[in-house]
Amino acid sequence: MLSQTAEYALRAMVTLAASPDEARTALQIAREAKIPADYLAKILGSLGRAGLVGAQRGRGGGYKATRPAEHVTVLDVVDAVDPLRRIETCPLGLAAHERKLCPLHRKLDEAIRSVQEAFAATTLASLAGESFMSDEEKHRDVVA
Amino acid sequence: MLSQTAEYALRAMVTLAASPDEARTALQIAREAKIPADYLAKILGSLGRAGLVGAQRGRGGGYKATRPAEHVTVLDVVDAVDPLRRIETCPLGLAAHERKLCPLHRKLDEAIRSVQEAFAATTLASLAGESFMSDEEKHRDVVA
DNA sequence: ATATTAATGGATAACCTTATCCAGATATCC
DNA sequence: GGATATCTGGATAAGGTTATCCATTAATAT
Repeated sequence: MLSQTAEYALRAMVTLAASPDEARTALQIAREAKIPADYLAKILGSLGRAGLVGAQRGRGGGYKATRPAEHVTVLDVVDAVDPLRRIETCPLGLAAHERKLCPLHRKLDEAIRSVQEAFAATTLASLAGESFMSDEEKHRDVVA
Repeated sequence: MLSQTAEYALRAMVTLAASPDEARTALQIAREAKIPADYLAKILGSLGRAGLVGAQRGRGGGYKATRPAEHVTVLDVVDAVDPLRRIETCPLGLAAHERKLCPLHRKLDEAIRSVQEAFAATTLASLAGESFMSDEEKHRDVVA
């Protein structure tokens, strides 16, 4: 239901949320979150343009979250890379339904809205409990 | 959020639900629901294989819904062409999370589940109030 | 039977998402 | 300043979804 890109972006942001103070390189993030490194570079670009991450070049550089994880929602991340689009006008382009969607599209839009609301209510901080990777796994993976 | 194919399939089923007794040809459906005719043919194939529509060839033939609209849900239609996939196992393939998803994927799966439930609770009959096309529009379009 | 109507299935093309590669820009360390 | 580390952006390719076209099959009417 979510694009691969959005899934990657969320994993990257969760990874960054785990170390708010030290920068992580794209390669580190790629390894920890199992994201194709070169593709991640593009995604980090989008997250940067959206103001969710800041980048620092050169030795010791990398990416850091710009806001505390309590103030970034899943929706923020998703919208940065692959916006959820509500159904605002009739997909059939019918003049009669410009103001009021037909029942089908009203229902579909409701579903999108409820997802949007759920995502807006979920901060990255609330996902930090146990990340998607335990510490041992992290270590094993970085070493390998 | 929904694929174009699923959107088309829903429009086609809503169209068929409006005339449970007479068969409609693929071309009629395509015109009424503004679906590319040749692509619709494929979609109707999927809907047929899923048992949602029956086809009759030859003169006077066409497609009919096999079940009354009260007993077909939006989820049935979506699943027939483009199944909503729950997140059942860790997308990162981590052994530690085979049983219990990490918070991120638990949240994402919840969102999918709630959509699934909303779709399962919506019958095509409940969408019939005013279809996506008024009668005048239907006529105008078929004539054109 | 023949002509006509309409679904079915296969081949192909256009387009978008995902992925890879690499040259350039920019920062740090010595 | 030179070497190294790292992000940035462009070009390109692989893959999936969407769309089109056409030949074949099956049913009906006359």
